[in-house]
Amino acid sequence: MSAGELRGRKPRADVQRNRAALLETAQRHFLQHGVGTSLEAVAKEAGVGPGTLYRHFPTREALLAAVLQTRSEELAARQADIKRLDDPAEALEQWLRAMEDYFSAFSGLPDPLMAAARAQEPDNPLTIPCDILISATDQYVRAAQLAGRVRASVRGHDLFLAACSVAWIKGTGTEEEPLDRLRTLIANGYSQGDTPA
Amino acid sequence: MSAGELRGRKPRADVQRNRAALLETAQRHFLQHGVGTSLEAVAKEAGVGPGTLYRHFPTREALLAAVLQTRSEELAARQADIKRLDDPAEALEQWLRAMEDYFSAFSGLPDPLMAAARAQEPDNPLTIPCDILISATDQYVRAAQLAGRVRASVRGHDLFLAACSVAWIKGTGTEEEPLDRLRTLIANGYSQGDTPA
DNA sequence: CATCAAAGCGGATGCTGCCTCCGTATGCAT
DNA sequence: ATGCATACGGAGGCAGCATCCGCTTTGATG
Repeated sequence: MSAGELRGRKPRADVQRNRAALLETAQRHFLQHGVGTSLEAVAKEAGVGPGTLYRHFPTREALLAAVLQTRSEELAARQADIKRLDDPAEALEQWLRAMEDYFSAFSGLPDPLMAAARAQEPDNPLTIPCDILISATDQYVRAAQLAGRVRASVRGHDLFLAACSVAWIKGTGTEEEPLDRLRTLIANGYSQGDTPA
Repeated sequence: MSAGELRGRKPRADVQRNRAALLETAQRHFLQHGVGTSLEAVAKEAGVGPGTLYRHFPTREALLAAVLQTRSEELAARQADIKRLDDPAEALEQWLRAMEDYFSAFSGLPDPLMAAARAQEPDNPLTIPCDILISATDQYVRAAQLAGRVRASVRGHDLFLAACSVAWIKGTGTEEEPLDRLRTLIANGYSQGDTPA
């Protein structure tokens, strides 16, 4: 009568069920097998045909972006915590770590992410999230620069790239220890006014 | 009689011709389409069947390693130049750049390279080159540390990872300018005693 | 030069995954 | 209950990987 007609005409029932099942299954497969996982397998396990999967998500990137939406909310939550910090340098560091975790949610994720960050094709559904993240990073960088904790030459985009790199290396299966050494190297690279040795 | 029996028994003629043709064609395809290029296409263009390709190079990595051999010689040549430098910090910087160029010879190369560097399966033909490069980097690092130009906490392996990262980003099609900013960031990260701002 | 066995060749083959198209089933409104 | 728009899903065409095996080529031998 009235409530259902919010927009256009009719949101069908099975559509939403299928979409939800696909997202749930896709997330599991991305987690277990990386972003290159077989979409056919995802469809089959979700109990739908390949056609249905491709109608809902025309490209692998579209599916990836939709699954990543969930993770984005986690990231937003973390950002809320970070914003409460007094120390802008500490905030920046934690933000970088949060981005890195986000980027390494699935093995192989950094590649399509970088592709989206570079190309200004607005049809790539991963482009928007990337732009947002770069802007956010820039905020943190500027705040830390005002406090004299970060070199003036550094930009948000630089640290976005750095976080992406670390996430990529993480995804190749490198141990945690060398990874931490690399993080330190990067932190030394952008910091100013402390960490003498 | 005697000359042909250098080792074992007989180096056949077509074997060498095919091998050479495969390497030449593979290099072109790797350059143009990245390391993920179709091996079938390589075989066809080299004028051999798929079977022949796989007999010569059982895996993609094997072919890659063989093609990379050529590049390794270029790298060695560059290393000779670098060793003549007086300034160890300058030497380190140039060496990192040389490695980076080596890593980004073909798009997508850093991935199998990292896989080889991590896994201690000696059957992966890319493992040995990686180990050599890490050791070499360590040499340059130590020399620069003795001169007080590089932080004591830095290791060769860290900068190997860093160079690999930059090469990876380069391979994703990023512009040269942000790339250079990242290099600067890394240089600031390992340097000591200069680059104040 | 003719012969022979070993060594190498290459294409046919089976498999997996991608993506599309369209006849059919399904859910919603009347 | 009926009609119709909407969505389903599987068959099918395509590309690439990797293997196997009957046949050719090659170099050695007399």
